[in-house]
Amino acid sequence: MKYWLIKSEPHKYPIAQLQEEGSTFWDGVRNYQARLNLLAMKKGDLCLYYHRNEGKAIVGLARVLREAYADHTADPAENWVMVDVGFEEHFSRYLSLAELKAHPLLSGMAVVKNSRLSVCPVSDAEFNEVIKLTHLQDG
DNA sequence: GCCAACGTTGGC
DNA sequence: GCCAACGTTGGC
Repeated sequence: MKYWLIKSEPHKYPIAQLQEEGSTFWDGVRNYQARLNLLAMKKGDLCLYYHRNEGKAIVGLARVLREAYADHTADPAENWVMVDVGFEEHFSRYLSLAELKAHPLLSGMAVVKNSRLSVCPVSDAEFNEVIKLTHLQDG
């Protein structure tokens, strides 16, 4: 089981929409590093869900339902791929990019270091810390 | 709206 | 195959 982080434009496909629809295909990746990450995803892997631009926070959790297959929205001559992901959780507490940057365990995350990579690997330690921080109780 | 960082392109 | 120039992206 591996962990990932997938980025979405909140005005294009927010976590709330995934929550409503239950699952979706993750298309539109046109970057070779991100493509390699998509190809490495296994069914059942968990993906942190990140809102970029106006969101800039980790907002939830998704799970890989179907491993990489041809992205039908791409030029067929180019072998771009997509995966299917299903909704798992919409965090009640978001973890902002600023918080990631300020956290000693999380400031080295690929999402922080390479803001333009839309599909990032996440280490076990990073994942566990994110889950811990997004599930802290008030008080 | 600006700009730094990154990826891609094209000339050599 | 290198690298400068350019375009795009995303955070601020």
